[in-house]
Amino acid sequence: MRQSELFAKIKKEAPKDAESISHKYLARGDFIDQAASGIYSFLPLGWRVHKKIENIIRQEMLSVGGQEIFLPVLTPKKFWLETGRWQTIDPPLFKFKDRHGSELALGPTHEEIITDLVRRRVKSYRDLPLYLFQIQDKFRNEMRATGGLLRVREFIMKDLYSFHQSPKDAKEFYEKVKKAYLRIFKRCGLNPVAVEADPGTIGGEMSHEFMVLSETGEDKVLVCKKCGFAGNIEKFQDIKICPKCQSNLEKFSAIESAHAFYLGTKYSSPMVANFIDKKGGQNPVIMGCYGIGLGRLMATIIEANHDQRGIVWPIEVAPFALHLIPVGGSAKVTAATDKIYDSLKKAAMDVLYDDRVEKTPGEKFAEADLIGIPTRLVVSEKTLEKNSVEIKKRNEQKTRLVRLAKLSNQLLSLAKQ
RNA sequence: CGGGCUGUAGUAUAACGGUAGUACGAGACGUUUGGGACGUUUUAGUCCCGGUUCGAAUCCGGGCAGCCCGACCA
Repeated sequence: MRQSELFAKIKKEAPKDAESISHKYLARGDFIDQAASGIYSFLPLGWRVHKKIENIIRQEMLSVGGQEIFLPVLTPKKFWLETGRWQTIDPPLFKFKDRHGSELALGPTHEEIITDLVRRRVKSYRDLPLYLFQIQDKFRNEMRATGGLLRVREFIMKDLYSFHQSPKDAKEFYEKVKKAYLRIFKRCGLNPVAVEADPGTIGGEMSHEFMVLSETGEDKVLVCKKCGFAGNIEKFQDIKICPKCQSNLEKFSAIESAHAFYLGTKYSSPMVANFIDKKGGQNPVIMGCYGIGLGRLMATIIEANHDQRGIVWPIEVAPFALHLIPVGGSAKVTAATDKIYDSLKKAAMDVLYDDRVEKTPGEKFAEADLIGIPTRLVVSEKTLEKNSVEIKKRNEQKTRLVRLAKLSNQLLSLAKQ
Protein backbone atom coordinates (compact mmCIF):
# COMPACT_ATOMS: atom_id res chain seq x y z
CA MET A 1 0.00 0.00 0.00
CA ARG A 2 1.23 3.47 -0.87
CA GLN A 3 1.23 5.69 2.19
CA SER A 4 0.16 8.70 0.13
CA GLU A 5 -3.14 6.89 -0.37
CA LEU A 6 -3.53 5.56 3.17
CA PHE A 7 -6.50 6.99 5.03
CA ALA A 8 -4.59 8.18 8.07
CA LYS A 9 -3.66 11.58 9.44
CA ILE A 10 -0.75 10.85 11.71
CA LYS A 11 -0.49 13.49 14.40
CA LYS A 12 2.39 14.93 16.35
CA GLU A 13 0.28 15.54 19.43
CA ALA A 14 -2.16 13.32 21.23
CA PRO A 15 -5.53 14.71 22.29
CA LYS A 16 -5.16 16.18 25.76
CA ASP A 17 -7.79 13.81 27.12
CA ALA A 18 -5.69 10.77 26.31
CA GLU A 19 -3.89 9.46 29.37
CA SER A 20 -2.85 5.89 28.71
CA ILE A 21 0.07 5.16 26.39
CA SER A 22 -2.04 2.98 24.15
CA HIS A 23 -4.70 5.66 23.80
CA LYS A 24 -2.10 8.29 22.93
CA TYR A 25 -0.32 6.19 20.34
CA LEU A 26 -3.49 4.81 18.79
CA ALA A 27 -4.88 8.33 18.47
CA ARG A 28 -1.66 9.86 17.18
CA GLY A 29 -1.11 7.09 14.67
CA ASP A 30 -4.74 7.44 13.53
CA PHE A 31 -5.46 3.79 14.20
CA ILE A 32 -8.77 4.73 15.78
CA ASP A 33 -11.15 7.66 15.96
CA GLN A 34 -13.40 8.49 18.86
CA ALA A 35 -17.05 9.06 17.96
CA ALA A 36 -18.26 9.49 21.56
CA SER A 37 -17.20 8.41 25.02
CA GLY A 38 -16.30 4.74 24.80
CA ILE A 39 -17.28 4.50 21.13
CA TYR A 40 -14.57 4.22 18.49
CA SER A 41 -14.15 3.80 14.77
CA PHE A 42 -11.27 1.67 13.57
CA LEU A 43 -9.36 3.27 10.71
CA PRO A 44 -7.32 1.27 8.17
CA LEU A 45 -4.20 0.89 10.33
CA GLY A 46 -6.21 -0.04 13.40
CA TRP A 47 -8.52 -2.37 11.55
CA ARG A 48 -5.57 -4.22 10.02
CA VAL A 49 -4.22 -4.90 13.49
CA HIS A 50 -7.65 -5.84 14.76
CA LYS A 51 -8.13 -8.34 11.94
CA LYS A 52 -4.73 -9.90 12.60
CA ILE A 53 -5.64 -10.38 16.23
CA GLU A 54 -8.98 -11.80 15.15
CA ASN A 55 -7.28 -14.32 12.88
CA ILE A 56 -4.92 -15.49 15.60
CA ILE A 57 -7.84 -15.99 17.96
CA ARG A 58 -9.88 -17.78 15.30
CA GLN A 59 -7.01 -20.16 14.55
CA GLU A 60 -6.57 -21.05 18.20
CA MET A 61 -10.29 -21.52 18.75
CA LEU A 62 -10.51 -23.81 15.74
CA SER A 63 -7.51 -25.70 17.09
CA VAL A 64 -9.40 -26.68 20.25
CA GLY A 65 -12.34 -27.88 18.18
CA GLY A 66 -14.45 -24.75 18.19
CA GLN A 67 -16.98 -24.19 15.43
CA GLU A 68 -17.58 -20.61 14.42
CA ILE A 69 -21.11 -19.26 14.44
CA PHE A 70 -22.73 -15.84 14.50
CA LEU A 71 -25.44 -15.03 17.00
CA PRO A 72 -27.76 -12.01 16.79
CA VAL A 73 -26.86 -8.66 18.29
CA LEU A 74 -30.56 -7.96 18.85
CA THR A 75 -31.58 -10.18 21.73
CA PRO A 76 -35.24 -10.64 22.75
CA LYS A 77 -36.23 -9.94 26.33
CA LYS A 78 -37.74 -13.40 26.83
CA PHE A 79 -34.39 -15.16 27.07
CA TRP A 80 -33.05 -12.69 29.62
CA LEU A 81 -36.16 -13.19 31.73
CA GLU A 82 -35.46 -16.92 31.93
CA THR A 83 -32.27 -16.30 33.89
CA GLY A 84 -33.35 -13.07 35.57
CA ARG A 85 -30.55 -11.11 34.01
CA TRP A 86 -32.93 -8.65 32.28
CA GLN A 87 -32.78 -6.75 35.58
CA THR A 88 -29.64 -7.94 37.31
CA ILE A 89 -26.90 -7.84 34.73
CA ASP A 90 -24.29 -5.20 35.47
CA PRO A 91 -23.42 -3.04 33.58
CA PRO A 92 -27.08 -2.73 32.62
CA LEU A 93 -28.33 -3.77 29.21
CA PHE A 94 -28.87 -1.31 26.38
CA LYS A 95 -32.62 -1.83 26.07
CA PHE A 96 -35.16 -0.58 23.57
CA LYS A 97 -38.47 -1.46 21.92
CA ASP A 98 -39.20 -2.43 18.35
CA ARG A 99 -42.16 -0.97 16.43
CA HIS A 100 -44.49 -3.58 17.84
CA GLY A 101 -43.56 -2.71 21.40
CA SER A 102 -41.46 -5.85 21.97
CA GLU A 103 -38.46 -5.23 24.18
CA LEU A 104 -34.96 -6.08 23.04
CA ALA A 105 -31.44 -5.60 24.29
CA LEU A 106 -28.17 -5.17 22.42
CA GLY A 107 -26.17 -8.25 23.32
CA PRO A 108 -23.45 -7.67 25.95
CA THR A 109 -22.71 -11.43 26.15
CA HIS A 110 -24.59 -14.44 24.82
CA GLU A 111 -25.08 -17.16 27.41
CA GLU A 112 -28.88 -16.98 27.17
CA ILE A 113 -29.04 -16.87 23.38
CA ILE A 114 -26.68 -19.76 22.89
CA THR A 115 -28.21 -21.87 25.63
CA ASP A 116 -31.56 -21.52 23.88
CA LEU A 117 -29.98 -22.41 20.54
CA VAL A 118 -28.29 -25.46 21.97
CA ARG A 119 -31.19 -26.78 24.07
CA ARG A 120 -33.28 -27.09 20.90
CA ARG A 121 -30.61 -29.22 19.24
CA VAL A 122 -28.68 -31.10 21.88
CA LYS A 123 -30.81 -33.97 23.12
CA SER A 124 -28.42 -36.80 23.85
CA TYR A 125 -25.02 -37.43 25.33
CA ARG A 126 -24.10 -38.33 21.74
CA ASP A 127 -24.39 -34.63 20.86
CA LEU A 128 -21.77 -33.68 23.45
CA PRO A 129 -19.28 -32.20 23.88
CA LEU A 130 -19.89 -29.17 21.71
CA TYR A 131 -17.77 -26.05 21.31
CA LEU A 132 -19.20 -22.97 19.62
CA PHE A 133 -17.65 -19.55 19.29
CA GLN A 134 -18.29 -16.24 17.61
CA ILE A 135 -16.45 -12.99 17.03
CA GLN A 136 -18.95 -10.22 17.33
CA ASP A 137 -19.78 -6.68 18.38
CA LYS A 138 -20.83 -6.41 22.02
CA PHE A 139 -22.64 -3.54 23.72
CA ARG A 140 -22.26 -2.66 27.38
CA ASN A 141 -23.92 0.26 29.07
CA GLU A 142 -20.83 1.01 31.13
CA MET A 143 -20.94 3.61 33.86
CA ARG A 144 -17.72 5.03 32.55
CA ALA A 145 -15.43 4.42 29.59
CA THR A 146 -11.70 4.72 30.22
CA GLY A 147 -8.27 4.58 28.65
CA GLY A 148 -9.10 4.68 24.96
CA LEU A 149 -9.77 1.11 23.86
CA LEU A 150 -9.19 -0.35 27.31
CA ARG A 151 -12.79 0.04 28.41
CA VAL A 152 -15.46 0.93 25.93
CA ARG A 153 -19.21 0.63 25.42
CA GLU A 154 -19.09 -1.16 22.09
CA PHE A 155 -16.37 -3.68 21.30
CA ILE A 156 -15.70 -6.85 19.40
CA MET A 157 -15.39 -9.92 21.54
CA LYS A 158 -14.59 -13.51 20.85
CA ASP A 159 -16.92 -15.59 22.99
CA LEU A 160 -16.57 -19.35 23.12
CA TYR A 161 -19.18 -21.54 24.83
CA SER A 162 -18.64 -25.18 25.67
CA PHE A 163 -21.22 -27.85 26.50
CA HIS A 164 -20.39 -31.08 28.30
CA GLN A 165 -21.88 -34.19 29.87
CA SER A 166 -19.82 -34.02 33.02
CA PRO A 167 -17.93 -31.56 35.22
CA LYS A 168 -14.80 -33.61 34.60
CA ASP A 169 -15.07 -33.22 30.86
CA ALA A 170 -15.88 -29.51 31.23
CA LYS A 171 -12.88 -28.91 33.45
CA GLU A 172 -10.55 -30.72 31.08
CA PHE A 173 -11.75 -28.53 28.26
CA TYR A 174 -11.44 -25.47 30.48
CA GLU A 175 -7.75 -26.27 30.94
CA LYS A 176 -7.38 -26.78 27.20
CA VAL A 177 -8.85 -23.36 26.51
CA LYS A 178 -6.57 -21.79 29.08
CA LYS A 179 -3.63 -23.20 27.16
CA ALA A 180 -5.05 -21.91 23.89
CA TYR A 181 -5.44 -18.51 25.49
CA LEU A 182 -1.83 -18.52 26.57
CA ARG A 183 -0.85 -19.30 22.97
CA ILE A 184 -2.97 -16.39 21.73
CA PHE A 185 -1.35 -14.02 24.19
CA LYS A 186 2.10 -15.23 23.34
CA ARG A 187 1.52 -14.68 19.64
CA CYS A 188 0.35 -11.17 20.52
CA GLY A 189 3.60 -10.46 22.34
CA LEU A 190 2.07 -10.75 25.79
CA ASN A 191 2.91 -12.81 28.82
CA PRO A 192 -0.15 -12.89 31.06
CA VAL A 193 -0.75 -14.53 34.39
CA ALA A 194 -3.94 -16.53 34.78
CA VAL A 195 -5.43 -15.63 38.14
CA GLU A 196 -8.29 -17.13 40.06
CA ALA A 197 -11.07 -14.60 39.99
CA ASP A 198 -14.55 -13.74 41.11
CA PRO A 199 -17.08 -14.94 38.50
CA GLY A 200 -19.20 -11.76 38.87
CA THR A 201 -22.46 -11.38 36.96
CA ILE A 202 -21.56 -14.03 34.39
CA GLY A 203 -21.53 -16.43 37.31
CA GLY A 204 -20.48 -19.99 37.73
CA GLU A 205 -18.30 -21.82 40.21
CA MET A 206 -14.83 -20.93 39.05
CA SER A 207 -13.17 -18.44 36.78
CA HIS A 208 -9.76 -17.30 35.68
CA GLU A 209 -8.78 -13.88 34.45
CA PHE A 210 -5.84 -13.43 32.12
CA MET A 211 -3.95 -10.52 33.53
CA VAL A 212 -1.24 -8.63 31.70
CA LEU A 213 0.88 -6.78 34.23
CA SER A 214 0.85 -3.09 33.37
CA GLU A 215 0.81 0.16 35.27
CA THR A 216 -2.23 1.20 33.25
CA GLY A 217 -4.26 -1.68 34.59
CA GLU A 218 -7.41 -1.16 36.61
CA ASP A 219 -6.93 -4.40 38.52
CA LYS A 220 -4.53 -5.43 41.21
CA VAL A 221 -3.04 -8.91 41.27
CA LEU A 222 -0.88 -10.74 43.77
CA VAL A 223 1.95 -12.73 42.28
CA CYS A 224 4.33 -15.16 43.96
CA LYS A 225 7.65 -15.07 42.15
CA LYS A 226 8.74 -18.30 43.72
CA CYS A 227 5.96 -20.76 42.87
CA GLY A 228 4.06 -18.80 40.25
CA PHE A 229 0.85 -18.47 42.22
CA ALA A 230 -1.28 -15.54 41.08
CA GLY A 231 -4.54 -14.23 42.44
CA ASN A 232 -6.92 -11.34 42.01
CA ILE A 233 -6.65 -9.06 45.00
CA GLU A 234 -10.43 -8.86 45.29
CA LYS A 235 -10.72 -12.57 45.76
CA PHE A 236 -7.74 -12.96 48.03
CA GLN A 237 -8.03 -9.65 49.88
CA ASP A 238 -4.71 -8.15 50.74
CA ILE A 239 -2.79 -11.21 51.88
CA LYS A 240 0.98 -10.88 52.05
CA ILE A 241 2.02 -14.52 52.08
CA CYS A 242 1.62 -17.00 49.24
CA PRO A 243 -1.06 -19.55 50.17
CA LYS A 244 0.84 -22.24 48.28
CA CYS A 245 4.48 -21.81 49.26
CA GLN A 246 4.42 -19.21 52.06
CA SER A 247 6.77 -16.85 50.21
CA ASN A 248 6.16 -13.12 50.08
CA LEU A 249 3.62 -11.97 47.51
CA GLU A 250 4.11 -8.95 45.29
CA LYS A 251 1.33 -6.66 44.19
CA PHE A 252 1.00 -5.45 40.58
CA SER A 253 -1.44 -3.46 38.49
CA ALA A 254 -2.79 -5.46 35.60
CA ILE A 255 -5.18 -5.35 32.68
CA GLU A 256 -7.80 -8.05 32.50
CA SER A 257 -7.60 -9.06 28.86
CA ALA A 258 -9.54 -12.30 28.88
CA HIS A 259 -11.76 -14.26 31.23
CA ALA A 260 -12.70 -17.93 31.38
CA PHE A 261 -15.70 -19.16 33.37
CA TYR A 262 -16.61 -22.63 34.48
CA LEU A 263 -20.38 -22.11 34.47
CA GLY A 264 -21.59 -25.54 35.51
CA THR A 265 -25.37 -25.51 35.26
CA LYS A 266 -25.87 -21.82 36.01
CA TYR A 267 -27.63 -21.29 32.65
CA SER A 268 -28.62 -24.81 31.65
CA SER A 269 -30.68 -25.39 34.81
CA PRO A 270 -32.99 -22.35 34.69
CA MET A 271 -33.25 -22.58 30.91
CA VAL A 272 -33.77 -26.35 30.99
CA ALA A 273 -31.02 -27.26 28.59
CA ASN A 274 -30.99 -30.99 29.28
CA PHE A 275 -29.52 -34.05 27.64
CA ILE A 276 -30.28 -37.75 28.05
CA ASP A 277 -27.35 -39.69 29.47
CA LYS A 278 -26.36 -43.27 28.69
CA LYS A 279 -28.73 -44.59 31.31
CA GLY A 280 -31.67 -42.59 29.99
CA GLY A 281 -31.64 -39.93 32.71
CA GLN A 282 -32.28 -36.22 32.09
CA ASN A 283 -29.42 -33.92 33.13
CA PRO A 284 -28.61 -30.26 32.59
CA VAL A 285 -25.62 -29.77 30.32
CA ILE A 286 -22.44 -28.54 31.95
CA MET A 287 -21.20 -25.31 30.44
CA GLY A 288 -18.17 -23.09 30.22
CA CYS A 289 -17.65 -19.74 28.55
CA TYR A 290 -14.50 -17.93 27.54
CA GLY A 291 -14.20 -14.33 26.37
CA ILE A 292 -11.53 -12.11 24.90
CA GLY A 293 -12.09 -8.44 24.06
CA LEU A 294 -10.18 -7.74 20.86
CA GLY A 295 -9.89 -3.98 21.17
CA ARG A 296 -8.75 -4.24 24.75
CA LEU A 297 -6.22 -6.85 23.73
CA MET A 298 -4.97 -4.49 21.03
CA ALA A 299 -4.52 -1.70 23.58
CA THR A 300 -2.88 -4.12 25.98
CA ILE A 301 -0.37 -5.15 23.32
CA ILE A 302 0.68 -1.51 23.04
CA GLU A 303 0.88 -1.04 26.79
CA ALA A 304 3.35 -3.91 26.84
CA ASN A 305 5.17 -3.21 23.55
CA HIS A 306 6.20 0.41 23.09
CA ASP A 307 9.00 2.88 23.65
CA GLN A 308 9.27 6.67 23.82
CA ARG A 309 8.88 6.96 20.07
CA GLY A 310 5.81 4.84 19.60
CA ILE A 311 4.40 1.37 19.21
CA VAL A 312 6.58 -1.71 18.69
CA TRP A 313 4.11 -4.18 17.17
CA PRO A 314 4.83 -7.88 17.53
CA ILE A 315 5.20 -9.29 14.03
CA GLU A 316 1.96 -11.28 13.99
CA VAL A 317 -0.28 -8.31 14.77
CA ALA A 318 1.55 -5.50 12.97
CA PRO A 319 -0.54 -3.51 10.49
CA PHE A 320 2.14 -4.16 7.86
CA ALA A 321 5.22 -6.39 7.89
CA LEU A 322 7.50 -3.93 6.12
CA HIS A 323 7.81 -0.18 5.94
CA LEU A 324 9.61 0.94 2.79
CA ILE A 325 10.96 4.47 3.04
CA PRO A 326 12.85 6.39 0.38
CA VAL A 327 15.02 9.22 1.66
CA GLY A 328 15.72 12.20 -0.56
CA GLY A 329 13.54 13.20 -3.46
CA SER A 330 15.86 12.40 -6.32
CA ALA A 331 14.50 10.69 -9.41
CA LYS A 332 17.07 7.95 -8.97
CA VAL A 333 15.95 7.10 -5.45
CA THR A 334 12.28 7.27 -6.39
CA ALA A 335 12.72 5.01 -9.39
CA ALA A 336 14.76 2.51 -7.39
CA THR A 337 12.24 2.45 -4.53
CA ASP A 338 9.32 2.07 -6.94
CA LYS A 339 11.07 -0.95 -8.38
CA ILE A 340 11.69 -2.48 -4.98
CA TYR A 341 8.07 -1.86 -4.04
CA ASP A 342 6.84 -3.62 -7.14
CA SER A 343 9.01 -6.63 -6.51
CA LEU A 344 7.93 -6.84 -2.87
CA LYS A 345 4.31 -6.72 -3.93
CA LYS A 346 4.93 -9.43 -6.50
CA ALA A 347 6.39 -11.54 -3.70
CA ALA A 348 3.15 -10.95 -1.77
CA MET A 349 4.96 -9.07 0.97
CA ASP A 350 2.80 -6.98 3.27
CA VAL A 351 4.45 -3.62 2.69
CA LEU A 352 3.63 0.01 3.37
CA TYR A 353 5.49 2.29 0.97
CA ASP A 354 6.04 5.82 2.25
CA ASP A 355 5.95 7.48 -1.16
CA ARG A 356 5.04 10.91 0.19
CA VAL A 357 7.33 13.44 -1.50
CA GLU A 358 6.52 16.40 0.73
CA LYS A 359 7.66 14.75 3.96
CA THR A 360 11.19 15.18 5.24
CA PRO A 361 13.19 12.14 6.31
CA GLY A 362 12.82 13.17 9.94
CA GLU A 363 9.06 13.20 9.72
CA LYS A 364 8.96 9.88 7.90
CA PHE A 365 11.16 8.19 10.48
CA ALA A 366 9.26 9.71 13.38
CA GLU A 367 5.93 8.57 11.96
CA ALA A 368 7.34 5.15 11.11
CA ASP A 369 8.51 4.70 14.70
CA LEU A 370 5.10 5.83 15.94
CA ILE A 371 3.06 3.35 13.92
CA GLY A 372 5.53 0.63 14.78
CA ILE A 373 5.89 -1.59 11.72
CA PRO A 374 8.47 -4.25 12.73
CA THR A 375 10.91 -3.91 9.84
CA ARG A 376 11.97 -0.69 8.15
CA LEU A 377 13.62 -0.58 4.73
CA VAL A 378 15.33 2.66 3.78
CA VAL A 379 16.45 3.49 0.26
CA SER A 380 18.67 6.51 -0.36
CA GLU A 381 21.51 7.75 -2.56
CA LYS A 382 23.84 6.42 0.09
CA THR A 383 22.45 2.90 0.02
CA LEU A 384 22.08 2.82 -3.74
CA GLU A 385 25.78 3.58 -4.16
CA LYS A 386 26.32 0.17 -2.66
CA ASN A 387 23.42 -1.42 -4.52
CA SER A 388 21.84 -1.93 -1.15
CA VAL A 389 18.87 -1.24 1.08
CA GLU A 390 19.14 -0.44 4.75
CA ILE A 391 17.22 -2.73 7.09
CA LYS A 392 16.30 -1.81 10.64
CA LYS A 393 14.10 -3.67 13.08
CA ARG A 394 11.77 -1.48 15.09
CA ASN A 395 12.90 -3.04 18.35
CA GLU A 396 16.62 -2.67 17.63
CA GLN A 397 18.94 0.28 17.20
CA LYS A 398 21.31 -1.17 14.69
CA THR A 399 20.90 -0.90 10.95
CA ARG A 400 22.48 -3.01 8.29
CA LEU A 401 22.80 -2.89 4.54
CA VAL A 402 21.51 -5.71 2.37
CA ARG A 403 22.31 -6.04 -1.30
CA LEU A 404 19.30 -5.58 -3.55
CA ALA A 405 19.87 -8.97 -5.12
CA LYS A 406 19.64 -10.65 -1.73
CA LEU A 407 16.78 -8.59 -0.37
CA SER A 408 13.90 -10.98 -0.90
CA ASN A 409 15.72 -13.89 0.72
CA GLN A 410 16.55 -11.73 3.73
CA LEU A 411 12.95 -10.62 4.09
CA LEU A 412 11.58 -14.11 3.81
CA SER A 413 13.77 -15.22 6.67
CA LEU A 414 12.69 -12.21 8.72
CA ALA A 415 9.05 -13.02 8.11
CA LYS A 416 9.58 -16.51 9.48
CA GLN A 417 10.90 -15.26 12.82
C1' C B 1 -25.09 5.79 39.14
C1' G B 2 -22.40 9.05 43.36
C1' G B 3 -18.34 12.70 43.65
C1' G B 4 -14.96 16.18 41.08
C1' C B 5 -12.86 18.94 36.82
C1' U B 6 -13.24 21.14 31.97
C1' G B 7 -15.69 23.21 27.47
C1' U B 8 -12.30 29.28 22.57
C1' A B 9 -10.13 27.10 14.79
C1' G B 10 -8.27 20.13 13.36
C1' U B 11 -4.65 20.41 17.95
C1' A B 12 -2.51 23.37 21.93
C1' U B 13 -3.13 27.96 24.09
C1' A B 14 -4.17 33.83 24.96
C1' A B 15 -7.80 37.87 25.48
C1' C B 16 -9.81 43.47 32.78
C1' G B 17 -17.18 42.80 30.97
C1' G B 18 -15.08 46.65 25.49
C1' U B 19 -11.44 44.98 17.90
C1' A B 20 -11.39 37.05 19.37
C1' G B 21 -5.02 36.79 19.01
C1' U B 22 -0.70 33.37 18.68
C1' A B 23 1.69 28.64 17.53
C1' C B 24 1.33 24.04 15.23
C1' G B 25 -1.81 21.61 11.59
C1' A B 26 -4.35 21.90 6.83
C1' G B 27 -4.35 24.30 1.47
C1' A B 28 -1.36 27.05 -2.58
C1' C B 29 3.50 28.48 -4.67
C1' G B 30 8.71 28.16 -4.36
C1' U B 31 13.15 26.32 -1.99
C1' U B 32 14.45 21.85 0.72
C1' U B 33 15.41 16.08 1.78
C1' G B 34 19.32 10.56 6.69
C1' G B 35 15.61 11.99 12.49
C1' G B 36 9.37 15.97 13.35
C1' A B 37 12.70 21.90 7.45
C1' C B 38 12.40 27.32 5.41
C1' G B 39 9.97 31.64 2.96
C1' U B 40 5.48 33.96 1.01
C1' U B 41 0.36 33.32 1.32
C1' U B 42 -4.63 31.32 2.36
C1' U B 43 -7.86 28.83 5.70
C1' A B 44 -10.51 28.09 10.14
C1' G B 45 -12.96 29.18 16.44
C1' U B 46 -15.84 31.24 21.68
C1' C B 47 -20.68 23.77 22.91
C1' C B 48 -26.27 24.94 23.13
C1' C B 49 -30.54 27.75 25.28
C1' G B 50 -31.90 31.62 28.36
C1' G B 51 -30.73 35.79 31.87
C1' U B 52 -27.93 40.34 33.65
C1' U B 53 -25.67 44.52 30.81
C1' C B 54 -25.15 50.06 26.41
C1' G B 55 -21.92 45.79 25.53
C1' A B 56 -20.74 38.63 27.40
C1' A B 57 -15.59 34.00 25.41
C1' U B 58 -15.57 36.40 30.27
C1' C B 59 -20.87 37.14 35.22
C1' C B 60 -25.59 34.06 36.51
C1' G B 61 -29.16 29.80 35.56
C1' G B 62 -30.29 25.45 32.83
C1' G B 63 -28.98 21.86 29.26
C1' C B 64 -25.39 18.98 26.50
C1' A B 65 -20.57 16.93 25.87
C1' G B 66 -15.72 15.18 27.31
C1' C B 67 -12.27 13.72 31.11
C1' C B 68 -10.84 12.00 36.18
C1' C B 69 -11.91 9.14 41.09
C1' G B 70 -15.36 5.42 42.87
C1' A B 71 -18.30 0.92 41.40
C1' C B 72 -18.28 -2.73 37.39
C1' C B 73 -15.92 -5.32 33.34
C1' A B 74 -13.32 -8.15 28.02
